Amino acid sequence: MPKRVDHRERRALIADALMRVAAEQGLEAVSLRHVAAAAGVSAGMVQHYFRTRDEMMVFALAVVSERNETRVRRAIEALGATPAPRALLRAMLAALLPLDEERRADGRVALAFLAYTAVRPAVAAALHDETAALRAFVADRIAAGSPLVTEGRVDPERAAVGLLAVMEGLGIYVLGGHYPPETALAALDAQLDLIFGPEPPTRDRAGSARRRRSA
Amino acid sequence: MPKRVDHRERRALIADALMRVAAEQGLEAVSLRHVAAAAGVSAGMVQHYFRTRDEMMVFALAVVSERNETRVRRAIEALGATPAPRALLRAMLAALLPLDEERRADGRVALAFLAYTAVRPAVAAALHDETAALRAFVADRIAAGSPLVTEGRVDPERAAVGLLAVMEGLGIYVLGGHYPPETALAALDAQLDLIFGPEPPTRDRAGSARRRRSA
DNA sequence: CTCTTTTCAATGCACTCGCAATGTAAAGGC
DNA sequence: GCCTTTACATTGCGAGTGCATTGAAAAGAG
Repeated sequence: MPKRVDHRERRALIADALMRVAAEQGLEAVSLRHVAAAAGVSAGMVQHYFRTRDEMMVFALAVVSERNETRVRRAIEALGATPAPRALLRAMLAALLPLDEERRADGRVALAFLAYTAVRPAVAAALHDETAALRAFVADRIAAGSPLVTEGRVDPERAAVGLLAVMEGLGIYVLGGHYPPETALAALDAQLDLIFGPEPPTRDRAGSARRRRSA
Repeated sequence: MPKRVDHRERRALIADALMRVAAEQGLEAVSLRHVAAAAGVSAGMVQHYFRTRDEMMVFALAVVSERNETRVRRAIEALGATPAPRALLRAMLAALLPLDEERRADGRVALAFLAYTAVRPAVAAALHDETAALRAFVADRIAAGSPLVTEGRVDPERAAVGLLAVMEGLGIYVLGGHYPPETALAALDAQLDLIFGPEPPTRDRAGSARRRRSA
């Protein structure tokens, strides 16, 4: 059955194996043979769908950000139509945090890629637009939803930069095992409190009302 | 002149070369031979002072955190005796941000190590205490210096977690070339504004008064 | 049928890796 | 004087790497 195969499917299969290897043993362990073994295929097949290792890496990087995009979209859709800006941001950022094992694995890969691209600036350029768009979106939601903005006490652009940095930093700490997921979520809520002002007393989530120790 | 050599000095020399290699080509390019070449010595000598590659890595990691410690100490000392909590935190966190080329190089190495330890949990344990101590210190300074804490609008523990996460995240973004140093500093100041309340009008730095575009 | 294209598998090559083993030369200890 | 210890340098081995090459088998196209 050689002729008729779905390239995207094969590449996805291989990328999946790559992610497993990278998550378990680090990016430096990602070799043609290891990935092939993890995928249960021959090394020749991997080479057939990715002519070079770098090509495989770039594809895997795209898979990671695509997965995150999907997570964010689903989290937002789960909120229904026209969610409040704060709730929307919370759902979005929480979706990007490595709070379960699946996202932890992806996060490890993303972290490895971060270090990888820090040395290959050409590959990193694609991420710039992504971050810029994300920041603009966050800034817009902050401007639309925070009363502190109209009071002039919060600058949406800087708050957006800070909020995304908090998310990124919390992700790092959780991945490193410094904080448990609850602490990261609590810190995220605290940050939203700072930006949006104290939560009006709603009866939905625990929010930031109850205090827990954080280490 | 074989007998009398300073081991610490030699190891520092080698670690220095390791840092250069890691900063320029990534941690995966750190091999006995590369490091030896960068240090201008033979591979045998490297092997003499570090019996295994992992031993060399661990030492280099210690060098990185020691450098950061030195930077923080100097930045704080430059503030004179009994600095205000907010100024102290600003100086400390700014010292940890990759704002010049030297710190950028160190930051790249630290980032690579982050990904490295994410796969070797045993090595990461040492970093936990460091982070915990740092967080406790930051929380203490926030509790001592922020009027919002006594008003109950800021929880020092969570604010400390958030503040450190902001620093970490900003560092990542700056390293990735997403933000220029000024934007990172502005975001850091904005975060301090959120935690400590609006700055009383002092005539020292630009602080957060002037607005600039951020991307 | 033949011919071509696609899909995979296997092999080999040149290279790098960590690390052990070995050798050599210099500085004390005696 | 010798002898041990330290401080390197050199070499080599087995393993692993990316990648090019080769080949084979299957499915249309004509």
